[in-house]
Amino acid sequence: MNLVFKALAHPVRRSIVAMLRKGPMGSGDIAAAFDMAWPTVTGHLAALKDAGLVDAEKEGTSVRYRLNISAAEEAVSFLMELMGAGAHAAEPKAPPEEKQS
Amino acid sequence: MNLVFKALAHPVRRSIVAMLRKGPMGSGDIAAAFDMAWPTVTGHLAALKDAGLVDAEKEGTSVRYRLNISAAEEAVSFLMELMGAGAHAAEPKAPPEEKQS
DNA sequence: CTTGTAATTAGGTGATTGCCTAATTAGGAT
DNA sequence: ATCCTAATTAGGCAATCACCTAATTACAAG
Repeated sequence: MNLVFKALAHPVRRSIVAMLRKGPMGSGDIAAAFDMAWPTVTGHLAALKDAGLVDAEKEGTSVRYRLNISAAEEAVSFLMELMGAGAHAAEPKAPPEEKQS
Repeated sequence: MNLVFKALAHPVRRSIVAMLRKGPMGSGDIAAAFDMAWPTVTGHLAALKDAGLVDAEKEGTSVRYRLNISAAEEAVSFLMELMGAGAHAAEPKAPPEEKQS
């Protein structure tokens, strides 16, 4: 979960994730969408892959990245429980689990 | 949203937020819950306040911190839209679920 | 084998983070 | 005023981050 939040704490990486929402993309196409050097984008993709938010698949000479939402589930649960805490002032629910992603 | 994800990208800050889920707490009680110097915790609280996730309210000589979930709503929306993109992503084991009640 | 293209790794730099101790501010009590 | 406690700010240090350019790997085609 740590790596997931960390990965999403950067606008470029959130943007990449949003792009992949519409379907898988090659590394080059992703890099071309940003006004920064390709290796920088590669770094962002590596961060997303580390977090488990994307999977990379080699396809000939290019690499196809696709979204993997399952890594985000823990993060969603965390936030949903937060929201639940707003509805009721004090609710003894499941204890907060601290797991590393 | 940036600051929210950034703030939640640290286990101590997530833990603080989880603690505040049960109700407001004083700075000292929060600091006492961690095995680190008080000023370090103050820094984490400042990060959470910057993100809008907590509000601080002076109460005599102490300071009471309280959860503010509204700052997390954008982050939740972002993640929920991600989950909605499951149809285009790698096929997870579970079928794509819509927003649950 | 040579060349071209796709993508990553290597390496460097300035900014930021996370932690600490020491100093400071703010109130309440003596 | 003086002192004590609560909390923050100041300042320093090692580690990480985000970005760049240059070098390298991987693969496909001529």
